[in-house]
Amino acid sequence: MARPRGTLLTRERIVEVAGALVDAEGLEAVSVRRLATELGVAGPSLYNHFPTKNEILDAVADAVVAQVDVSFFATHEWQDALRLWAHSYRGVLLQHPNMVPLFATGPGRRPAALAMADTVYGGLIRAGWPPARATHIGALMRYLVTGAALGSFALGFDEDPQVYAERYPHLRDAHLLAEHRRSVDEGAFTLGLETVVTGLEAMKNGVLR
Amino acid sequence: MARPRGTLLTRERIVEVAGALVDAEGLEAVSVRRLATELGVAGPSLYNHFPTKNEILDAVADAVVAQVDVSFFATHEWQDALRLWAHSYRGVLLQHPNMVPLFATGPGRRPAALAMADTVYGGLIRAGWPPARATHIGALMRYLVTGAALGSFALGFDEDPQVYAERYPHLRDAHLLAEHRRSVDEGAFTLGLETVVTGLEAMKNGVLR
DNA sequence: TGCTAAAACTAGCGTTGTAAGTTTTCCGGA
DNA sequence: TCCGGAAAACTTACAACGCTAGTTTTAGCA
Repeated sequence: MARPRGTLLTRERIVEVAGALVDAEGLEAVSVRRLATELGVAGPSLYNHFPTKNEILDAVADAVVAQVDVSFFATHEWQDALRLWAHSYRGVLLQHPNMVPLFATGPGRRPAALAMADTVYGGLIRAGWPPARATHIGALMRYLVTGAALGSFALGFDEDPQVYAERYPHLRDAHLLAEHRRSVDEGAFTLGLETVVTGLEAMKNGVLR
Repeated sequence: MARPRGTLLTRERIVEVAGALVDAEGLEAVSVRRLATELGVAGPSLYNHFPTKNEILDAVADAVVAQVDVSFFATHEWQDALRLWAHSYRGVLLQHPNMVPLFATGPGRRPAALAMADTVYGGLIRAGWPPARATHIGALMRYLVTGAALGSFALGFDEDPQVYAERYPHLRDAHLLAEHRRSVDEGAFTLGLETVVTGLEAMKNGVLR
């Protein structure tokens, strides 16, 4: 085949199929040839649309971040906006556990991540936070959410808790059981979110510092 | 060469050289052959000591985590212990920015990470925290530190801030300048650490919830 | 002293990301 | 309306990758 009648590939379609493949079979299942096959196309054709495989995966990560709901900053007080945004953010990341390593780099080159940061920053400024603090708060929330998603207790454990029980005396309790780990993640995240927002509220009212 | 007189390789030496290579040239510079060359040895010899390349990198990450100082839980009140530990933890991660993606998975299979979690948990229990809460606090601190290291504002940005200034109106301020990004990271992390510890203190004294 | 396991080797397999060059189709301008 | 160049697919191919298999020599233990 030379150039086909209709266009077979678009950046959107590539990103969509790549994302589905990551979700279904994990990051290491995505090779250029495999992805191309999935798209009904020969390997190197993808390079007509993306300069490199990494940029495809960056685009996949960015498309996921784009699903995060930041509308709350237009409709709610900053405290609730932060809470709702953080939960939306975390929820989106949790839906794509296989993509976790893709978020392990700063937001620098991902448009949607930057657009999100921009919106959050704007909302905080409108709420009366000084610019420096607003930046800190935005970054801090990002740390919390991505840290919670990336360092999830629920991921990367051996099946058999017996192994750990013997070696780590204090961890011997029920907290390592698989079904409890999700609730640990949930509890730790909520604990962090609430203490942070409450602390910020106190700070804004001049109670702290 | 068949089996040499003295042992050429040990797990320790492999991990040490691999770590140095990651620090010096980044993760993608580490191939089995390259690492072996660095060790004065032919490629597949490494497989006499590690079953897989990934396990080598896991060991590298674990060796780094092992440098974190958790001694504070034996000598300080839990509040200060948390603070000092968190700063030590973050400091260690910041010394190895190229390893960031290695920490993008849970602590599950890394002995040093689990040992650290165990110590922290034990310290919190001794301080009177209920088991469930102690687990949450330990996980939360880990989120904060790894999130701050992984999602660092200082990493992964284009050199030229001009690019961003045009596209993201609210971010147009000085906060994107390279030299400021480090201080953003620092400020955001400290903000998070202090609000969390303060919030926990209030919670423990029954002021909250 | 002799046997087994360890630790290095060499050779090579299948796959990877990507470069190069080719062919055909589409589209905008003379 | 025709034509030329860009676009989008193709095929071929390369160097490097992780890892396996099988071999050889040494070291340590019975």
